[in-house]
Amino acid sequence: MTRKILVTSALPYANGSIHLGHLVEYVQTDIWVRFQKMQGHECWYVCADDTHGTPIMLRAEKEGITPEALIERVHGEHLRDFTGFHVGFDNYYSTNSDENRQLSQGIYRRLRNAGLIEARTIEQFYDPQKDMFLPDRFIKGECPKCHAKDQYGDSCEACGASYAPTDLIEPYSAVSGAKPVRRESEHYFFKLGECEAFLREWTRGGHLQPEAANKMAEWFEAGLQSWDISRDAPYFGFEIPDAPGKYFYVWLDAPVGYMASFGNLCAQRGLDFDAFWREGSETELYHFIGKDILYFHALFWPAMLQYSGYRTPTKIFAHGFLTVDGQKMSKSRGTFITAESYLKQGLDPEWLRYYYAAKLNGSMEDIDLNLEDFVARVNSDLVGKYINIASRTVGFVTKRFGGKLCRALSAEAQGVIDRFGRERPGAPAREALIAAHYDNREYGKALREVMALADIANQYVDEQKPWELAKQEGQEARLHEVCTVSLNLFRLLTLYLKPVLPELAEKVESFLNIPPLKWTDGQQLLLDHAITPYQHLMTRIDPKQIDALVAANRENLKAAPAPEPHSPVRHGEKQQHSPSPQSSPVGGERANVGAIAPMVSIEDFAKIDLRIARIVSAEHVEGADKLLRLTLDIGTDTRTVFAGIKTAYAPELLVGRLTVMVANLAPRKMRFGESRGMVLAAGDGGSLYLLGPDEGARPGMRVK
RNA sequence: GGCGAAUUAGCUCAGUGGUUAGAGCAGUGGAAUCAUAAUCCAUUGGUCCGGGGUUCAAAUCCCUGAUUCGCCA
Repeated sequence: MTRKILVTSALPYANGSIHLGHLVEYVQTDIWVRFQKMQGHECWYVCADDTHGTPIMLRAEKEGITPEALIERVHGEHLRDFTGFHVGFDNYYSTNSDENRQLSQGIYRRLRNAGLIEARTIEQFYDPQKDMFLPDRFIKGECPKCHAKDQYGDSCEACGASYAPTDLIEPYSAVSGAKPVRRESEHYFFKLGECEAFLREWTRGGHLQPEAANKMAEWFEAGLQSWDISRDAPYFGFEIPDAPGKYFYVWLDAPVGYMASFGNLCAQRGLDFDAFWREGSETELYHFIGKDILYFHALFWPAMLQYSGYRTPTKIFAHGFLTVDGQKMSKSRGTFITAESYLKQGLDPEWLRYYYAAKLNGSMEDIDLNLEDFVARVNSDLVGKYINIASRTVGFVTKRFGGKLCRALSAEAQGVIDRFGRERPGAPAREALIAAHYDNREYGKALREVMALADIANQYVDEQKPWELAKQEGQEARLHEVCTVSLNLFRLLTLYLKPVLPELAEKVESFLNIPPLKWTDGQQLLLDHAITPYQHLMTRIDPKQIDALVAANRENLKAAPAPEPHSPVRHGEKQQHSPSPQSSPVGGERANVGAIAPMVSIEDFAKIDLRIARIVSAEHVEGADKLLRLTLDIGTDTRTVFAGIKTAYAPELLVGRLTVMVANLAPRKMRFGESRGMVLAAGDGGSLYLLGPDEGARPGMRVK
């Protein structure tokens, strides 16, 4: 039976580049979609740029262009990157579209008519200089708990405390630097609590992975609060009907963008939109998302759909985050790798697709891109095992048999092919297993099976020794048959790998001179058929290419003009239960860097006396988790300073090195003694890097 | 602080009560020479994070501790 399936990936925010973390999701989805299409199902894959919100508005303003111009440019960049990685959207649209406006406003009206919208006056910080309300992430100040300076309005990166922006000491606007004032405003809320009975049932209805359903249970326990869906002008987005000056919060219209993108596709292709979206639709709807946005997709989104008379998703597929070499992607380590730089360095996108697929499963677990393993695995599996099967036999076919395969096979040779993927005594046939694994998003297991088959194919060639047959008189027919079998096995492997390696499969199809492979083609053999001359199908990864890629992305940091003033975290606005910036797999790069502090004059800066210091001694402090006791020589003076760098540096590695210290910082009494100054280190809340001068600097020199 | 997840070979990972814990890669020894894209055969390698318990039987279940990572407050 032909299924009708609509698939989406999460909409990337139009404020930032696509990087390897994003690609996990798009590659995962694309593989699934390609597999379903190969099965002969009607399957549509839509996505769009998520374009609204304060960060977009402010960034456009900073660049001196309109938000529309910004999102158009980014849309082009995003689509270019996805296409480069063979992500085959049927439509890649924008949330800033007429379709989306109409759908969003329509859904809102229906929710309002159902009594699920309430208006309430809330008090928020307002930037009197910019004349705008400030999202939490755009307010900074001193942490009320640990008194760290310049913390965001939602949580402290130094001590981890979370609080309301109104709790900040001496708050200031990250946009203008002005002191924000409190101001009242009427906001519109979606009464999520009234949907609880439906949501409890829905989340237990098999629409979520078990881990995700457990997470939901936790959130239910915490209680469902009304969801603030409005923002005040100025805001780049859609106006709320009958509410002048009020706009939909970007997360309201973002998922509606799935519908809008599909609606736009329907117009292009003459598809029936309602057949896919009306209540009770028999078609299937799947959303691939990162685990960070589960809340939006498993609570808000089904509730919005249910109470506005649309169908709800069949399943939500959440995946984990990407780490590189076991750690969060990091600009300083060069592991924050953009899609663009990967392609520009000339790396093959299918290497990455294969590696991701080899690591992916149906769960929410994080996956690790281990760069050394990446090289070893791709080279061994794809080039050494798979491609090798074609290259080691095709020469005989072209040289000895005019590029033609046998007319027919002996029963024995036929049996080799039958046992390959389709029959296995006492065990499920591998072809069916592979298909089931793809369907369950167990790509790692699928590829394990495929590689077991590649091993079998290489063993077959080894046993048959075509190079010996080629030297023997009267063995032409056997040689021809062995090569025909080998190339048929290669063709089957290509079929099984095609969802992961679409471009390579295309090259093989052209080499074998056959129409595009469908899953059912596994039932047929390729006989009495002329193939085209063989060309390189895939090269090995040279580890130097990886080194260059990492170096290039590390250099990007230095070359980057000004640091991003606005967090590229999804929408940069704190929403209840939304992820902390550090945990976001998408756009997490500079999440901890934050906005630039307000301007200071040169006079202000000159008040800080920075000196080169030599670390004379460094030792652990008994009873302190993070502190080291440093003795610093600053030429004229010796200071004892307690520095919170224990997690990053072993004391013995510090002794003797030069660094920079604040020499005129007011002394501070601590439990362990008095600290007279501080050393300077760069950090993002996680890792930590002590500053050091270039060669030639001596203790006591002033830094300015 | 509360809740949850993870921890298995040098690396990446399978393995949810049942022979002596597995695979791929890496390593080692051999074979082969079709593959400027290398394979094939054999083989080394494990305190299944530590400790305790349940059971005829535990990587697997329970308790406890450590580390890492999330979510929440």
